[in-house]
Amino acid sequence: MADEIEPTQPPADGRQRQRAKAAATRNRLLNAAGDVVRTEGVSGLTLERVAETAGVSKGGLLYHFASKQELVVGLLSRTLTNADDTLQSLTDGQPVSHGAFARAYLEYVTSGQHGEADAAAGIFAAAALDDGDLTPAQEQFTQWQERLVTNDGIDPTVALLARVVGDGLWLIDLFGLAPPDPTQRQRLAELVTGLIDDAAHP
Amino acid sequence: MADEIEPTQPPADGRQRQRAKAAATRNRLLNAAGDVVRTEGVSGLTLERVAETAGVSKGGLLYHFASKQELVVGLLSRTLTNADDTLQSLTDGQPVSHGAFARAYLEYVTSGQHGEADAAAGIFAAAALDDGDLTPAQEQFTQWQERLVTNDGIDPTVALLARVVGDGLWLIDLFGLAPPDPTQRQRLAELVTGLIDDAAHP
DNA sequence: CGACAAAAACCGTCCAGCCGGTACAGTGAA
DNA sequence: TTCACTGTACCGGCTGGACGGTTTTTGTCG
Repeated sequence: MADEIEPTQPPADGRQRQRAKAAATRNRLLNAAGDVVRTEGVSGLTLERVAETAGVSKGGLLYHFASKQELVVGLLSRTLTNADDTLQSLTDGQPVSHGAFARAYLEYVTSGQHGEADAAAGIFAAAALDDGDLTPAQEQFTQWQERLVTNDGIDPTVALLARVVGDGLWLIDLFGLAPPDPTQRQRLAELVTGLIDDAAHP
Repeated sequence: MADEIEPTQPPADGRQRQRAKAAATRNRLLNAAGDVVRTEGVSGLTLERVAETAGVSKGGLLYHFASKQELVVGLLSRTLTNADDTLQSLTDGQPVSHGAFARAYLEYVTSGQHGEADAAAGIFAAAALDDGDLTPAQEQFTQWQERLVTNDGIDPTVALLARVVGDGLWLIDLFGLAPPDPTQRQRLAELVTGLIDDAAHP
């Protein structure tokens, strides 16, 4: 449940109250959709189930998201935005500027519990849906890719390596395909960060 | 269409005829299922569609696969078996024994068109299905993982790196998440194989 | 060789349930 | 009055699976 978002506090002022409450409900619906996918799988994602989980009527859900696809795209977009924010703050926290984004990218995934399950839920649901729309995800990944390869101050191939390793671990966790234990994971991260260091200080 | 399998030639002998023909139909059904997932997505995978594509009636399909899940698990299992075979022959073709499997693993994915789409179809369908059963895939990956880490004659961390890079590229291709161009891909492969070489000749 | 029963392989139809989406009347707060 | 919902009722399409035939193949027996 990494991306459950608290609504921005209602400003106790004017008609903004209403809007804030609406936004809160929207978020509750998105959270509920993510939970349902995680607990019951993509096939369990029905409008009724989501509405029930969010404590909202089905009519209320349809008021915010006119179709199931809108709901799923909303979930996907929010998840990606959160990931991008997290990535940004992780990047800002890096002591060395060269390869900072690559290091952040690795850190994001290898340190575990960083909402991969949420991304899974969004991407997965979107892809499996009748008219799946993955474009938000594709655009986000393209942006990350470009930032890594052309704008991170290190050798592009090493940057790409960091990305692919990150995505690979994410996939492995997602499907439970023999995920490596924390020790192996740690050593792998050290190996790659070592390469980043070499690429940063040639 | 990497895993379309011709049935073993009927031995023109005894009662084997029937069985061979049945096996051929089974394979046609599996091929059809893979095709349908590839062309119409997971949500397009219906029994009727598969039967139609295979040129078999729906009843005939149910004769071979008692449920939709059996069909999907069958597809997944066959795909994994094929991948394992390919991996084995790629391994046998390696000039250096140390790290041979790791190199084969990389080669399998980075050289493109090696049926990743098929694996995608199987795994993806299985995971998205109502009662998805990924255990065949999980077991296969566990086996590969163990072979890489404990039995390939190179540093386990480098072996793991090869695997994660392979799986990562596979994921990226699968969802179309900003796949790197062939040049970048090639350089990445060279980088990793270089590390394998170092790990093999210390 | 030829009939023949039995099994294997396959056909075609029907049905019950589910799910997305619509429609609409109502409610309480601001 | 508008906004943000609630609640219910309903429809139409789709889909998995059951089921009862039908054809094809094979081993067996005379």
